Amino acid sequence: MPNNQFKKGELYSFVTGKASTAIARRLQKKFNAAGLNITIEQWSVLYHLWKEDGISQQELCNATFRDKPSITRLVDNLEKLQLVKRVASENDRRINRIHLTKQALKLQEQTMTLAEETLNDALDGVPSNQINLCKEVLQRVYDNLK
Amino acid sequence: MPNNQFKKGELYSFVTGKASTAIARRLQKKFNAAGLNITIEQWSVLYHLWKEDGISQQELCNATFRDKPSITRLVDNLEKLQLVKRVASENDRRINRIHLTKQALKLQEQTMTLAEETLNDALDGVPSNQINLCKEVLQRVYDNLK
DNA sequence: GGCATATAGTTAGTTAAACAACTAATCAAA
DNA sequence: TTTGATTAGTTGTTTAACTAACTATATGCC
Repeated sequence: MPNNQFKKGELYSFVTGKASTAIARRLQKKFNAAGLNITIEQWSVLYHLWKEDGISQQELCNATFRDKPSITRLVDNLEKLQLVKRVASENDRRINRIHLTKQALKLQEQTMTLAEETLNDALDGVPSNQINLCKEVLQRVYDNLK
Repeated sequence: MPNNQFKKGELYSFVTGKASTAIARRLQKKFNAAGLNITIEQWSVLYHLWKEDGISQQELCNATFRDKPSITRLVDNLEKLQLVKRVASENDRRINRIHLTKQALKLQEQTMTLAEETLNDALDGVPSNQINLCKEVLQRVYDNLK
């Protein structure tokens, strides 16, 4: 027996990710308002480099759930903005290690504050136990489709 | 006191909509496997036209949470595929009413079945009360940012 | 060593999203 | 009735996702 609890009229918003789109748009607006000249997608790459500088493009693919061409172009654009630098690995010359510039390190605190602000806006009035349950469900959805 | 329950490490997946992206990719693959030559975004426009044929581009903007240029281009591409036709309104000639073709009507049943299948895949093993709660939280997030 | 295979990354082409600037039609108010 | 504002839709530009086809380096096996 299928456990699909969605009436047809509700199917749409789940597939199209109405909520996460709204969150991303709000965060992008905060970046723009703060004069930060980066996209959410670029931020998502920096986000993982702040956690671990010098990881490879392939590792960025895994971390950000993007394919290789997407990461190639995001790194291209981040390089143009002088936020990262590609450094060919000594051991294995196929691999590019991506390193943050000083300029990118400066962005971390400010953008993380804006991201936390955005989540507080989004989750205003939602009890924390519901937030936790929702996170678990979304993780389960992701795992089911992996 | 903020109710942000997200540790920094979890911030990312909420902003980037990992789960909804996975759902959309899975559905796109099902479309491709079935030989259906449409994108998820095109399907989302057809979805609203199946509910009410002949609505305007502006109404499609509201229904799909997209801006006007996005709908202009989606309708362009759907017209090229001969799935819809723009018909200038008699009363108000600024308005295009978008009408489904016979070909598009045929797609409804098949794509809706695939979409329901996808949601069943995604929600496998998630109890229905948790699904309902999750839907409420995501709706609340959307409303908070609207 | 030499050849097949796998891995890392790039390039090309199509579709789409966001924003700004634009045209055309309608409406409203002097 | 003409002028100014509003509404519906289009066009141009940049960024990004996905697929497929590609290059270059590394690995494993004979």
